[in-house]
Amino acid sequence: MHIVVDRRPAGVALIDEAGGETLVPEAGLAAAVAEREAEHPRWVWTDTAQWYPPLLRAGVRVERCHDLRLVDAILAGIDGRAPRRDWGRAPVPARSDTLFDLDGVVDARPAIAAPLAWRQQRDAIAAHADPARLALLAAAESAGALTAAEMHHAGLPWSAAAHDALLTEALGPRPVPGRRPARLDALATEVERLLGVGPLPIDSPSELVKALRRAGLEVATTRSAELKRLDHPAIAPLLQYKTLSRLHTANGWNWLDEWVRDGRFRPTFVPGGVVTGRWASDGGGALQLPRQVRAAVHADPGWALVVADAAQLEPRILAALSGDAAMARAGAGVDLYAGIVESGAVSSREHAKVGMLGAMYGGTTGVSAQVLPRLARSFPQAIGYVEAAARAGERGERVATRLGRTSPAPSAAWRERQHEAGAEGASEAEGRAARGAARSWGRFTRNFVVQGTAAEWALAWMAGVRRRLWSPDAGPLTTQPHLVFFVHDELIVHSPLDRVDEVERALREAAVDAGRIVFGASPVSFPVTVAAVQRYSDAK
DNA sequence: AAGCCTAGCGCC
DNA sequence: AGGGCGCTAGGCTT
Repeated sequence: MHIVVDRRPAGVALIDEAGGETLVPEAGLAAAVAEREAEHPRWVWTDTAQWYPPLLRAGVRVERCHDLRLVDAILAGIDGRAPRRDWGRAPVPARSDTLFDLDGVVDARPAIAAPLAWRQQRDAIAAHADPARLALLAAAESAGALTAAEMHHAGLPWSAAAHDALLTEALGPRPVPGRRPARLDALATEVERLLGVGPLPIDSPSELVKALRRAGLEVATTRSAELKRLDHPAIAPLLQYKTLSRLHTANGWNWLDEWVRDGRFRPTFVPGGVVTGRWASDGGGALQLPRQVRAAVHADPGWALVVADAAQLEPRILAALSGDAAMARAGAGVDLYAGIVESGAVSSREHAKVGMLGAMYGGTTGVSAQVLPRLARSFPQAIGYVEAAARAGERGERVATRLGRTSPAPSAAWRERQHEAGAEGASEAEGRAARGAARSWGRFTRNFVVQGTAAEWALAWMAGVRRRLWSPDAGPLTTQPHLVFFVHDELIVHSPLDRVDEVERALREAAVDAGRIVFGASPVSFPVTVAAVQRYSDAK
C-alpha cells in the first residue's frame, strides 16, 4: 500500500491507492502522516530531504518511502538523459523574512506532479531488463534517504570538551582569532632555523617550494610524500607542522564552533551524491572525519557507540559479482587478505591487499602490478570481471552495478579524441593522448562496478539495521538505539547500554541479509567487526 | 568582494 | 600508484 504526497496551492494532497485524496494544510501534515503510518504505507514523495525533516522535528517517523528525485536520477542515468532538477524546494522556514514566505510556498511546487512521476517511474522500472533488481535499488536508495535524514536529526554525539582537550594537547591553548597556535609557531620557527633561509612562507605551497629550493632541497611540490624522501633535519618539523596545521584548519576550534551544537555534530548526508551511488556529505567534512579527532565522538552517559565495519568489503563484493568460488573460499574467515595468502596466491597479507586494491583501481606500477598476474591465475573470474569492465570503459561503453545503476557515458570531447586518433593522418602524440584518456576512463569503469555495488550492499545493510532497530511504539527516535553515522562500509549506532547486545546482533544479521538481498544465493560471506565503545577512537 | 582554480590532505 | 569524494588556504581573475 502506498500514499502519494503531492503539494497543491491549497495544501498537501495525500492520495491513496484507490485515488482518494485528502487535502491537509502544510502545518497539519505531520499529524496526518502519523495517523496513517500505523498502516505501514510506502510514502511516495518528491524528495525525502524536503519532506522528512519537518516530520522528524514533529516527532513523526516514517518506515518506508519512494523518493521520486533519487529514483529519477537512477533512471536518468540508465536512459542517458539529464536528471530532472525541478522537484520543488523546501518550504521557507518560519524564521526567514516574511516577505518571501509566499514565494517560497509557490516555488515549492515541482514542475511535475508527484502522481504522474510515480506512474512514469513504475512503468520505467517494469520495462527494464531486470525489474526486480532495479526495484530493489529504488527501495534501497529511498530507505537510505530516510536514514540520512534521521542521522542528521539525531546527530553524532560529540564532546566539545574532549575535542578542545585534544586540540590543546596537540596545538597548545586556543589562540586569539587571527593568530596561530603556539605549537605551530614553535614548529615554523624551528623549520626556519634549520633551513637557514630567513622568513618562511610555510602556508603557501608555491612559495614554500621556492624557499626549499633556495635552501638546496630539490623538490617540485610540497607534498608530504615527496618531502619524506628527503634527508634534511628541517623535514621532520615541517611534516609535523603540516599535520598539525591541517588539524587546526580543518577540524580545530573554528570547526568545533561551527559544527557542534548541544553535544551533536549534524552533517547533511547526501544519498546518491557520488556518481557511483556512494553517499556524499555536506558540511563539516563528515565522511573525512580524521582519526585524530575521533576521541571527541563520545556516547551519552548510560549509552554506548556500537561501531560496525564491513571487513574488506570491496574485494568481497568483487568475489560475489564475478562468482569467483576461489575468492569466496579465501574470504570464508574474517580476513579475506589472510585467506588469499593461505590459498598460496601471494606470499604476504600486504601483497594480497595492495594487489587486490590495484586490481580494483587499475594500478599499473609497483608491487600491485607485480602480484597481479599471480592473483589473476588464482582468481581468474574476479580479476577477469574488473578487466572486462575496464575494457568496456576504454571502448566508450557504459557499465552497470549489480542492481542496475549505470556509469555515465564518456564526454563528447573524449569520444571526439578517440575518433580523431583513429583517423587517417593522426599524429603519434594524438594517439598517445587518446590511449591515455581511454585507459583513464577504463580505470573509472573498472572501479565503478565494484564501488557502486559496494554502495548497494551498504544501503541494504543500513536498511536492514534500521528495520531491526525500528519499533514504532517505543517513543521518539533518540530514546531508542538509532543510527548516527555512516561512512561507505561502516555504521555507528548510539544505543542505551542495556540494548547493546541486540544492536550488535542487528548489525551482524543485517550484513548477512544484505549479501542475500544483493547477490541472492552466493558463497561469499560479508563479516562485520562490531565494537561497543564509549569513544569512536576506541573502536579500532 | 566574490567566484574560480590549484595544491594539498583527510577519509573510504 | 590506481578509483571516489569535501574542505581549506592561497592566489588569481572578474
